[in-house]
Amino acid sequence: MGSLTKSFEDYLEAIYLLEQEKGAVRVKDVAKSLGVKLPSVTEAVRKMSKARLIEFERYGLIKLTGHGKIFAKEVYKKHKTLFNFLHKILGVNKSIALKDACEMEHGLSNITLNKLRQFMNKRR
Amino acid sequence: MGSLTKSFEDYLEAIYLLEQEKGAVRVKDVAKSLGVKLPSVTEAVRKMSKARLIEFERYGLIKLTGHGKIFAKEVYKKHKTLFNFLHKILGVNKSIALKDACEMEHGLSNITLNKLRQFMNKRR
DNA sequence: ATACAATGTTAGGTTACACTAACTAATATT
DNA sequence: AATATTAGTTAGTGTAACCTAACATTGTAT
Repeated sequence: MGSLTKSFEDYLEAIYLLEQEKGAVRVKDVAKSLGVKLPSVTEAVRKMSKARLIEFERYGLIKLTGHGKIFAKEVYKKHKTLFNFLHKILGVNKSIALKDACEMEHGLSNITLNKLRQFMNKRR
Repeated sequence: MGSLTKSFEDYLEAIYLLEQEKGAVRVKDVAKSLGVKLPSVTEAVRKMSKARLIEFERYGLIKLTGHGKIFAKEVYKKHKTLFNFLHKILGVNKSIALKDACEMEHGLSNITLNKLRQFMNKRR
C-alpha cells in the first residue's frame, strides 16, 4: 500500500473535521474548507472513493469509511500535535502555527510523532 | 516574488552542499544526491538558471548565484535546525530524523524557525 | 408544477515534475 | 587519431493537482 499523497491527506483531514462539526459533508463544504474549487473536489472524491477511503455517490453525501477514518485520525493527530508544539511550547502565533503545522504534518513520521508526544508530556 | 517550489528548494540545498564538499558541481552529482535521473536535473537546472538562482551552461558546471546561495543557505538552516531538534532533543534516530527534516523543512516559516532556534538555545 | 438558485459534474486545459529512449558531446584509453 | 565510455541533452510520456466554462441535477419557493 503506497502511502497517501499529501493532497489525499488534506482531503481526509478536512472531511473528518467536517463530519465532526456538521455530520453530513458535501462537496461544497470540502471545497470551502480546503480553498479549492468544486471540480477539484469532485475529482478527488471520485478517486478517494475508488480507493475505499470514503463512500460517495454522485450528488450525494461524503462519508469516511472505517479505513478512511483511521487514516484521517492519524493525519489529524499529527496536525494537532505539531500545532500544539508550535503554538503552546514555541509560542508561535495561532494562524502561523496552523499554517506551518498543515505544511509540516505530511512529512512527520509516526516515529517522530511519538517522540514529540512523549517530549511534550514530560514537560507538563 | 512567489516563493520557491519545494523541488527548487531541494535542488538549491543539494547544490549548496555539493559545492561545499567538492567545489565543482555537475548534473550527475545533483542527480545522485537527490535520487532523480539526469534529464530531471537538466530541466530543473535550466529553469533555475532562467530564474537566476544558478549559473549554468550546457555541458558545464553548476554554480549558485549570490541570490541562489542566500536561498540555499536559508533552506539548509531550516533543515539543520529541524534535524538537530528531532535527533538531539527528541532522540529520533539519525536516518529518520534526516528524512523527516527533509520533508518538513519546506513548510517551516521563518517565524517558526526562529522560535525553534530560540527554544533550542535556551535548553543548553 | 414550474422555474430559479444552489450545488455538482464533465470536458478540456495548464503546470510542475518526474520518467524512458534515443541522440550528442566530451573525455579517456589504447 | 580512432574509438569507447561517461555525461548530458532532447523529445516525448505520464501522473497528480489544480483550474475555467459549460452543462446537469436537486431542492425550494412561488
